[in-house]
Amino acid sequence: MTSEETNRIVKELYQKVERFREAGIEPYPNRAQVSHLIGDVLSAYSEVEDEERLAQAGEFKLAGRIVSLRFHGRASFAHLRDMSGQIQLYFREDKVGREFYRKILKKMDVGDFLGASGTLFRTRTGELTLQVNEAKLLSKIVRPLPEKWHGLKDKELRYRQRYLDLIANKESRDRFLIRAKVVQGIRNYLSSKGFIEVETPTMQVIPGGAAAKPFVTHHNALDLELYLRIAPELYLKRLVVGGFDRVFELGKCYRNEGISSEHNPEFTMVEFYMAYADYNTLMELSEEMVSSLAKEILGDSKVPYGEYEIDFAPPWKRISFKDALTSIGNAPEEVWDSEEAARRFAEELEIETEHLHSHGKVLGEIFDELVEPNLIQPTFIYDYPVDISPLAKSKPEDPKVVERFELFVAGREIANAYTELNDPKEQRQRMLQQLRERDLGDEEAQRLDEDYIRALEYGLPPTAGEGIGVDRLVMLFTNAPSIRDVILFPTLRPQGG
RNA sequence: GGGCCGCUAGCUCAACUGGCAGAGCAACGGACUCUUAAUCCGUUGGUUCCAGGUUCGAGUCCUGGGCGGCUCACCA
Repeated sequence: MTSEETNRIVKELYQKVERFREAGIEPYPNRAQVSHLIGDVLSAYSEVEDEERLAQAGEFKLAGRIVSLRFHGRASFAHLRDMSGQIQLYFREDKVGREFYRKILKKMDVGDFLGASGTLFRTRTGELTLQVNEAKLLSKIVRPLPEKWHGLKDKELRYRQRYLDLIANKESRDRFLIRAKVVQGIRNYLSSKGFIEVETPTMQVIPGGAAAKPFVTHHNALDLELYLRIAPELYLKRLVVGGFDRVFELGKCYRNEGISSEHNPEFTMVEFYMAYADYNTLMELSEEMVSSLAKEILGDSKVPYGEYEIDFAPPWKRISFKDALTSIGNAPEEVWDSEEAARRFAEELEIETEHLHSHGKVLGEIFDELVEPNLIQPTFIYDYPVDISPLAKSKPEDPKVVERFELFVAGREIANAYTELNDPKEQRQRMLQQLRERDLGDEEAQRLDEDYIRALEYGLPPTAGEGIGVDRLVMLFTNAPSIRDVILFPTLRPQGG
């Protein structure tokens, strides 16, 4: 829908703009005067009943969008909304002047932006209201907003025109406000623990740090294929080599894979690396960070999610990958020791195993099928098979297993962490093994990154690192059924305009 | 990629078995000085997602396509 093919209502509103101009009223002035945020006024005076005190509080200059408008002859009510809240406005023709009342206010529409200055009082029903003395049109809407009572329900429109969703649907506004608090809370928490925030390339020559298909792009001047990062991991560990013992990066990653209610091609991850720590430290850190975020932001460690109530209060359940397979997945014990038994069992579950080129991968599939959906309350699954964890450090007592955990909540992976593999020789062998799997057709196998191995040769201290899917965490905090509900502009096919 | 469902006015939704495309809100004109889904009177508004087909007649049935949702597959 471009402005060329506008409908009748839009045309009428454009004409209204012209009539304002003809009357010498600028519908899009350059400046507004604001003395207070609406939310601040509400919190300061919502408890004050004394009319005299309200009147003596003085003049408030507020600005925002008109979200409702009720004319009653020579008096009118409206609600004005800014980011912090909304407040009722009361206009009287004898207060704001006949000129403004007749020529401007009466011609205004729900959705217009208005600057209003006046004093506080309470209406007969007790609502804190601004008695307007003076007002100014700040921006004229020329396209009607979604219906006031039912809001905007069409999911496609809500995603494509998120601004309308935000105007019309409070749940959506609240969700993204919570998202902002979660992001800020993560930054604050990690900073308070001595982590520094860094930025590493999102365009990489060798994409690494995860098993995923990358997006490809091209740099003209260098005539170079570049990949959008699938994870910042390998760069962050280079920084630990460089002496930044505690680093984190919070930002977008890109994976060229399917879209679903829990996958968006670009998504937000926070990764952090902590020298002289191991994966046990990070389990505690995760518990503390997420539970304190829930308490600070939502006021409770228990949060509703769909049909469940998730309790983030630590300690969280911990169970080894191997034990989870047998006790939660009811897989026979022999699958752990025998690749053949694992394949047989997987076939029974109708899992195709032909493309799975290692024992660990088969176990991973069995895990995804039988265990993951049952992990509702926060649960750490720890000690993963080495062949699906090419960047994690082996357990000294069992080289088939690495010191790695994943956090699951509501049947979904939220975080992935491990004690980092810092032996350069072993890392090279692991990457070479990944290359062989790539040759066998696994497009998501890791690539050999010689520069990364060289960095390890300069010495990576014992280090633990973790990545948390921020979008999925926000889904849990906001009871959102789809990742699209917590991403402002989710990836969609283009259509219409 | 498969299956199922959806797409009708700016928005939210109706329209029986194929028979004049409708309501509320919004918009436009008017009344109204404490309303809050304000109220009252009047008016206007349609490429029924697109392209074909069947039919005297298609929003409705058929074929193809588009976009979206859910789900399965894929995705450590």
